[in-house]
Amino acid sequence: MNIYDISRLAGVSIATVSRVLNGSDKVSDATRQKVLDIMEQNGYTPNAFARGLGLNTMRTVGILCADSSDIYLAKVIYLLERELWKQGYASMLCCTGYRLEEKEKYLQLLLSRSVDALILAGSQFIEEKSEDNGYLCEAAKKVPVFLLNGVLAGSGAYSVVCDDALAVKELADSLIERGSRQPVFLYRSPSYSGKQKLSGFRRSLAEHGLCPDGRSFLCPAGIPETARFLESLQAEGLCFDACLSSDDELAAGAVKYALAGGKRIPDELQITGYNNSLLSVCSTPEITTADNRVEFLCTTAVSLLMQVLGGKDVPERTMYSANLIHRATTRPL
Amino acid sequence: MNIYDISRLAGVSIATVSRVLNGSDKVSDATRQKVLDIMEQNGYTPNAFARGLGLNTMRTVGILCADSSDIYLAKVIYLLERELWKQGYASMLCCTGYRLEEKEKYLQLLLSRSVDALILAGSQFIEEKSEDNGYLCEAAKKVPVFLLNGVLAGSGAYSVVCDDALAVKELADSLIERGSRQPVFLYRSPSYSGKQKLSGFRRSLAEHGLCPDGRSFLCPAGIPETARFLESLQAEGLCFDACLSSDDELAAGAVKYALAGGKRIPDELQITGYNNSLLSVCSTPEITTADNRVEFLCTTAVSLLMQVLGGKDVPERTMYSANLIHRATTRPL
DNA sequence: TTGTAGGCGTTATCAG
DNA sequence: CTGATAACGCCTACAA
Repeated sequence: MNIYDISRLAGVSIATVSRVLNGSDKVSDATRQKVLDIMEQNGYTPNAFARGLGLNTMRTVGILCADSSDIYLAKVIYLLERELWKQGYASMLCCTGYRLEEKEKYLQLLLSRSVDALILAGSQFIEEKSEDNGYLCEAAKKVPVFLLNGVLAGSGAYSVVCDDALAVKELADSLIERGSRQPVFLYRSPSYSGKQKLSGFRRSLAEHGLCPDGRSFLCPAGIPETARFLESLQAEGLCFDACLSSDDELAAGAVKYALAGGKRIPDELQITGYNNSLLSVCSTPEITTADNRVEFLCTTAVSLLMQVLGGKDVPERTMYSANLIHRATTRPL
Repeated sequence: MNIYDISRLAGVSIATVSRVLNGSDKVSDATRQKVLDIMEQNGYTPNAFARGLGLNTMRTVGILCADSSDIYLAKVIYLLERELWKQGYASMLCCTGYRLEEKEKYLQLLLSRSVDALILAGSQFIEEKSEDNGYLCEAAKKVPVFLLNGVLAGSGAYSVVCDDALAVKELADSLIERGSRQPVFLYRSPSYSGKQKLSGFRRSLAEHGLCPDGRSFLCPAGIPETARFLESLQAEGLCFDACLSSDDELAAGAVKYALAGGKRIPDELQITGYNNSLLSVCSTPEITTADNRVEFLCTTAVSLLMQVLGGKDVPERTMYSANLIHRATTRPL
């Protein structure tokens, strides 16, 4: 069943059918109704490929993320999809993993399918070496590219980021205010946001006259892994009275470590997480964390995206602040 | 840049270019190389819409789920996407929410885009009233439809399900063996899998000579909500020495409830979750749960899907058993 | 091995 | 307001 069939049945030309299909006002009501009826009766659905071919768009945006099962990214993806759907766009999901080669392949696939835009969720997409980011710049020349929680200056891509550096600095500040003198910082990867958080940590320590060197660690993912990692740190003789973490999962691991070792939280060990995810309230005691406003992130990104697609000029960088949430793993003031 | 440009530059016909594109062996090596070079030099990418129009497929499958930020569904979606990608298929993600109307709309969208297949993740897609499932049957006539953790007999859709009823029965059995005489069962929704689990609970109690009536409850989602719900149950005078839950989040709420009320786990209250998600090991004590083998679920579903697309005949129903994982919220035998 | 030509189902531009 | 007709870019018999 195609537009020709409908036109024949309705006794009009395909042009008229197409007009009805696209809500043109240059069709008499009688004709419109007749065509509509025929379509209804025959359960006609326009062919999206043909339409895509003519219009060169299928109203689809590609969402890339390293791992959509990550509790934080999962939320991002959910919110993005819902927001895009509201705007009449479908979402192509791509879980690239962490290897550059795979990321490029996925991006290529999406481009070859003529998606209307690309959203890269999570800071795993910014590589260390700037030449490795070339493919992103190339992509940005073809379609709008949005980086969520990542910045790539001069790439032509738009970024929406939470001020992670500031949030971690404030978290560290507050721990120090609450009596910590030997905080450590655990982070999961040296990604853009990982490095931002690290810099916030170092800045806070420096401002308080504490030496930040040798107090930040790349930590393997996973709750038990994190607990073990802290045990090994302790075994090596490192002293720490607070553990800042780049995400709630690491913080949950720190809680496990304290509970297993009989360390009282928050008296002997203060802990902070990041993201305000389910994990932060699943732990007992509940974890002090930073809410990086994932909902705001997603609605803003999609709103900006729609503006860009509408030909409007929007800022290449948008940054917003997080919201600290004090719970039971930090001392009261 | 299209196939005509390439053909002109290479001094061949578009048919030859197309053959090269599709890896036909009816092209001389010299010609092939020449064409390939031209493509390379010009960064040519075939237009997916045009190809889709001719072939009537874009190698895309639609993944529907109610809420991809759910920790369990997020994993399902991740695994499905990776598996589909391996097979050369892209994934269109749709988060439908829980309203029937929205589910239908999404499914319609996917169908109108001529996806090659549909995967419905989670048992939220089977409605109570069978007439409400009509749209699924209709869809199943057009493309292969896969139900993950849901069964719709006579729909023409394929289902892959974990034997949740059995798993919960075994969980209940083991709690009773471990001394529980007054277990309760908390579940989140009366969906297909919710009802399966409930039946497993009731069967276990009945087999052990315990009356299952008035011991199962629909519980609001969320950790603190669950904790409050159990408090209200207690306040109403209900006695219980074990709490089985239809997912780990509810179980985490039960742990909170016990911890807050000073009830010793597992001596005074045994708890079991479901899904073996991160939440089950984030809690302290760690939660006894059932691993419903999400990885197996997804690889099996995609493997079956590929067979169906390849024209093979596969069983309409596939069921597999879960794996019980005893942790610290249940007593040792 | 290569080329020609028709078809896939729309949209859009002109005439009328 | 309506109708021909030419794109859109690729695939694939069928011919050579």
